[in-house]
Amino acid sequence: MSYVNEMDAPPDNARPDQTIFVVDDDPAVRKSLTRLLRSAGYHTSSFDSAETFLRCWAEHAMPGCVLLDLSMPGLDGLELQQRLNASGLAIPLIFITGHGDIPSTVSAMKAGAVDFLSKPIREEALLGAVNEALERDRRRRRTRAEHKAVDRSYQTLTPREREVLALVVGGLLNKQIAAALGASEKTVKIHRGRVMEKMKARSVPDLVRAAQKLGIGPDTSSEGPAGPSR
Amino acid sequence: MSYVNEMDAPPDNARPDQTIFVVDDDPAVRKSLTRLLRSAGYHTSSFDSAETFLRCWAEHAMPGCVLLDLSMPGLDGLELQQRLNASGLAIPLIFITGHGDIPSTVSAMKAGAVDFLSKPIREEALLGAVNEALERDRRRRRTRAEHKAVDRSYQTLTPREREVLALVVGGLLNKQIAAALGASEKTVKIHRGRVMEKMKARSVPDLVRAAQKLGIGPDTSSEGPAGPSR
DNA sequence: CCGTGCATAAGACCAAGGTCCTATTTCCCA
DNA sequence: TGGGAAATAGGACCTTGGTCTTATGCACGG
Repeated sequence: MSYVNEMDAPPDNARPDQTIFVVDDDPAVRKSLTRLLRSAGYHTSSFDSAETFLRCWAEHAMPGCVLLDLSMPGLDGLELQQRLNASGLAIPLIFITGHGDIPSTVSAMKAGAVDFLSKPIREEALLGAVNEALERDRRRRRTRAEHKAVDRSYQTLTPREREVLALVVGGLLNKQIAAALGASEKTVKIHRGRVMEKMKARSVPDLVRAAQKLGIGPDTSSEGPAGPSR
Repeated sequence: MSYVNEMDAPPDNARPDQTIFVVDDDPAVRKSLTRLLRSAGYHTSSFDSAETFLRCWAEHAMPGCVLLDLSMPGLDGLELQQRLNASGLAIPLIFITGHGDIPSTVSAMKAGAVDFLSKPIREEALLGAVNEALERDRRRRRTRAEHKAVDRSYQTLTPREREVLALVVGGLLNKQIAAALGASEKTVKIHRGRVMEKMKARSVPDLVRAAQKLGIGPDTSSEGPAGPSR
């Protein structure tokens, strides 16, 4: 409670496998940002242009976040952001600018930037933004990994099994599923068993949650206002 | 395809039950905004201060969105936003400013503002922002109504029924639930039946989705890496 | 032409879910 | 102190779910 870590606090933030990418055309700025971040315990990597960064980073999509100068010759900060968003790749961005304007700020924030800092930059504001950006990246990677795992399982399902999956998570009984698909209940049970196995679901609730990650909800066409029997 | 509504396009946007609240201390600004919005078919209501707006609106939390001057005597735009966010009430905000700065912009956008427009205001930018704000409000109200309905049902559950609910959506069998609660399977079945009835769930998947809206997921403590039995 | 994967399905069985009815105990409120 | 909600539970009974085994038809690819 009464002890305070003055500076060189090493732990907590600054996970070993995350990198702060500094993208700025001014070598002096890169140097001072890098020094500040390193002394706070972060691993950094700098680039003198958005193009260079994009080329190097896009191959591996390394974990971390980007400190990005708004205005640079060539690809500028906002354009880089657009490209990243369009390409499906994603990494949290923190904008830095000497003389930014409000429309740019709004555009950057709407497009998901973590923060937008004007020079001169307050050290604590920068470190706070970096912390949040790294946290966002961790969360995004975690949920994305979960989704991918589920999707890989889903890809192993046959077309029929996918139909059965959709109807099971829609809450239909085996006999109703059989009727809907024009098959016998026995067949449905077999498909259902394989769905559970392939989706690695140990229970129907498990399966429902997996399906939700794939965007498979209750069949919207069967959501009539009058409840279908019991 | 070849016809274009020139102006007075009445429909589509401008739903009858949504109001644009104009909050600005300058009567001339209120008047010109109101005129513009009315001619675009929106229903408007104006206030000369954030306090007045807050008092009038908070009672009914009427649907719509707010056009808000950033700097006003008394409660300013950002402070109003903080209060709204803190109070749980919520309505989409569009900031308008004559001479805003970047920190204010960032703060407003981080806190969820729809847009942040600088004067002179382009008509199409304003109408675009209003449209998005109204759309957000509709979505928010819809999902919130769903959550509330589920929560009302949940409130009618007895403590024991809530425990059973949590374990059912966790995927446990009745006998496992019985063991976990130190009760007999018969008892669990009765609670379970009442849970389904009270939660208006017609199937286990229904119940799982309802529980998710309440933040009840699979029991995190039973998520060991080694799969429990089968 | 044969193997493989997919969809189909019957018989046999057992486990699990769900519903009635009945009944007891506890605890709180009027 | 009587009534009612909550939790408990047994018996009886039926419906579903799930698995195993066996078997058929079809289509694609080597």
